[in-house]
Amino acid sequence: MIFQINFKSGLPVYLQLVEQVRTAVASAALSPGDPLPSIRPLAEQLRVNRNTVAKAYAELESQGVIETRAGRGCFIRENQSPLRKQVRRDMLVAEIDQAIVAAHHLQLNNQEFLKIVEDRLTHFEERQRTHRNEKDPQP
Amino acid sequence: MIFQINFKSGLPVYLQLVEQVRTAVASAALSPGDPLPSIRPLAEQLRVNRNTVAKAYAELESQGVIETRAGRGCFIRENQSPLRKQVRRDMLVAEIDQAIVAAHHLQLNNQEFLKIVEDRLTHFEERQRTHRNEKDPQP
Amino acid sequence: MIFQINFKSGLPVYLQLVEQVRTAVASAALSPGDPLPSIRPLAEQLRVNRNTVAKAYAELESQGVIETRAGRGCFIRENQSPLRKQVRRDMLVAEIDQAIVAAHHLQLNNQEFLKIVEDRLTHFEERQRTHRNEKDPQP
Amino acid sequence: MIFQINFKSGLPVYLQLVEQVRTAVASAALSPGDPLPSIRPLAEQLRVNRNTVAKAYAELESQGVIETRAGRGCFIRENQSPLRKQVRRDMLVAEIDQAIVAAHHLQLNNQEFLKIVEDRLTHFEERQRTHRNEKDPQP
DNA sequence: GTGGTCTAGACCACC
DNA sequence: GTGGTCTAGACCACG
Repeated sequence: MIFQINFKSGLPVYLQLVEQVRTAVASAALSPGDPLPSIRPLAEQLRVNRNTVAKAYAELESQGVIETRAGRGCFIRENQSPLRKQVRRDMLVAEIDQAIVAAHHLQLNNQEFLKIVEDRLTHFEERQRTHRNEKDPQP
Repeated sequence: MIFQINFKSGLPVYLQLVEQVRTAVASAALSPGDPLPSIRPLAEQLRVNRNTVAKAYAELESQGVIETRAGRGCFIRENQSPLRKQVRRDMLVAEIDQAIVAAHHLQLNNQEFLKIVEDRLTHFEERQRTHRNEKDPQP
Repeated sequence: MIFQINFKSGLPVYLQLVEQVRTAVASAALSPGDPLPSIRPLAEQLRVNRNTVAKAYAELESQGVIETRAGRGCFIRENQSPLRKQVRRDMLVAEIDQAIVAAHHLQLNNQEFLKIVEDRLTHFEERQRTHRNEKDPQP
Repeated sequence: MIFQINFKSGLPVYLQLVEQVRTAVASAALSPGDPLPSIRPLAEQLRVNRNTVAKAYAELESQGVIETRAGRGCFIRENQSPLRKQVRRDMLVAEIDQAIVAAHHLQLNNQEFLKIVEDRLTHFEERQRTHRNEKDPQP
């Protein structure tokens, strides 16, 4: 697992880490049960403080993405959102609205927007297939 | 001009505003000479402090994107070249990917995702029609 | 609002704070919209580090108990758990089981246990009434 | 002897064990001379490391609550006076209050709360009957 | 070795 | 003034 921090983006380092782990899970690069890198070595590698990585992991735990067992490490959890469906739907609407507004600012019309959405969904499906094959190769 | 603030993104509100104006200019959604919304109403609409909007506009002015004419408002400056379509498309991909990742963690499948995207596109179209009619009513 | 930290209990200071705010909300000593003490003065008063109080407030925010608005302060939120009912029920079962096991260790039988539960429910109802009357006195 | 570990309470596992044994002794649920469960099976049952259970027992021995006889196991020591009923009742109140506070935040009302309490009491009764029958089967 | 807590102090963003 | 982020370093708990 490779992480990449952009110190100039203005986005807090720990949130960049959170986002990258979430993306890795969504694209099956990390699957339930997989261990995350230990806090100390990762902090050294990224040249950030140990606490910054710990904060990212704590945030991921509170989001239910990972599970940490003291003295053993952090692991990807089964994806089982405990939220009510309507709440989950509302959260997704917020994300989608943001993308739609960006599309308007970028002068891309609905048809072009939908095309890109479909492309990206296909792209993620492809990545999921690839990662799953890597882990569980069919001879 | 539609603005959308994400209070939980970790990115400062004023930078989100700056980013959105720059994006709109970069894609010719806003053209040289176009006025920006005045500070007070925009601040009210976005539920942020007036100083925050003022700070965004000051930043945009220092970046040479807009110019403020005392007592008259803020306007897009000349010499802002719009980006090529491919570049704009790439900027949108980041936003869309974020929504797709969120959908995965919220356990909403591709079909549900596309359904919500279509719903929201329709919703925004409706909203735009309403706004246009308010400004330019058809008797 | 008065907080009391027990430095010898072994329970982390920040969790003691979290628990006390949660209890204050449950007994209506703090109601939706009420502000929490600011981080710095509270930290001084409790003789703990600013970050420790901040961590407690961050935990409360992630639990949905409070809402923090940068530059303005932290406020009690409307109680609207976004969790599915079954999940909420399961979480309560865990708490209740712990109390039942404690009762067994203390050699108190089911009848005595139920009696205490009813007493405490009445006690909380009474406290809620008292706090609500203090805030919204009926002449 | 029933033990219950709460992995999210913030309190170290071994101290939770110590507390539960002390409580059981204090209320005469365990009497002088009674054996404690052996370390290995208990560790397996609670899903914790053997060292953790061993540490709890070592702590209990240093507190004079139990004594370990090499090769034979751990036993409750003499001179452990059980607490008065009122004292035991007060100890339970803290646990119950915590469950009541949780119920409030989980938006489960008093009626639902009592229903779950009764369900769980029945559940534990059933479990105890089963355990007794396993040890002392009625032909 | 692992993660968790706490302190102390610096700097930033927002109102 | 408010809260948020990050660093640096100490100590503890757990396996």
